[in-house]
Amino acid sequence: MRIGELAARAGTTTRALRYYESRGLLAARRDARGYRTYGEEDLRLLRQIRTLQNAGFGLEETRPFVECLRAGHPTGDSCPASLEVYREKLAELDAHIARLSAVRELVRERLADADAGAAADSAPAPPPAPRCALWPA
Amino acid sequence: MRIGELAARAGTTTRALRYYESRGLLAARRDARGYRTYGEEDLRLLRQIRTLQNAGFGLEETRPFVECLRAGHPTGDSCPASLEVYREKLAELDAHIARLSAVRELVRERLADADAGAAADSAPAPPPAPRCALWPA
DNA sequence: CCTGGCGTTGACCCCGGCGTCAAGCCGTAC
DNA sequence: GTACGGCTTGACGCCGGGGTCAACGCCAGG
Repeated sequence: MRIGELAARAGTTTRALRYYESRGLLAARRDARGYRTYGEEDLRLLRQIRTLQNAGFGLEETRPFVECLRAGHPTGDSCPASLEVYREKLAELDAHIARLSAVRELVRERLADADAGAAADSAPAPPPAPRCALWPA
Repeated sequence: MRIGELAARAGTTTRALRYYESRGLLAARRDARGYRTYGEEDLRLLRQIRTLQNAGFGLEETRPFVECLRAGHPTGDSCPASLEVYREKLAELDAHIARLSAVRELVRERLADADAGAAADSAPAPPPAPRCALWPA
């Protein structure tokens, strides 16, 4: 299988594959003409990469999963290093979600205040005004 | 007040201020030497920008708030355009949070599966294996 | 023979929000 | 004088994950 076919079967592009190779993920063999050649196993590795990428993992974070598969394990997350990435990602997601949720709540409050102020037109004074650290103005 | 002082008082850098000016936010007057000169009002505008930036708004999204303040309104979000940005941001945050939460749940499941598989060593078969669209592998 | 389709490498472009020089001007303190 | 700190403009770097040329090689079909 050559690069175009692999890319098509994984739903990605040849450019991405060459990029992965340049980063040291997904090495390719070469045929007599210098063309990259891949096997079915490479499709598995590539699918693992794409799956994690779609889930928001960075390329470097997919490396343990790919190496795990190359080591012959049934799934990319059968190895301790992959599970460690999971744990880090989980913490990262929690922090990220918490932060976004806090912002979301603030925006929602500001919107609600504005709507209330527009309704009760004569008393548009901002009632409690609990400007927190994230929202000092 | 010159650029260095304003930057210090707003907790940012001169580089950022020049950048904002190049983007058409926060214009500055010039003194005889060509130095940028700012007033207290500019500090308010700048604080509004920084607050929104800290909350994850893009620079362009802060523009309605800044213009609202410059128009003499008591707060940056006293104008319809600002409220519209709030609404868009709210939807954006909801979508973003939902996506992150879905990923978080998947990662958590995979971790739990791995831990369970490590505990019950003789039966490490992935029980239900509900590989969803986001997580095909 | 020529065209078309695949492959190759190398190099620059994109996005946002600045950081980090470089070279030069201005005023002040020593 | 000269050294220093603050200001000016301009230009390039960075981060990730590739997109999009350019210029070329290789092979098959009509």
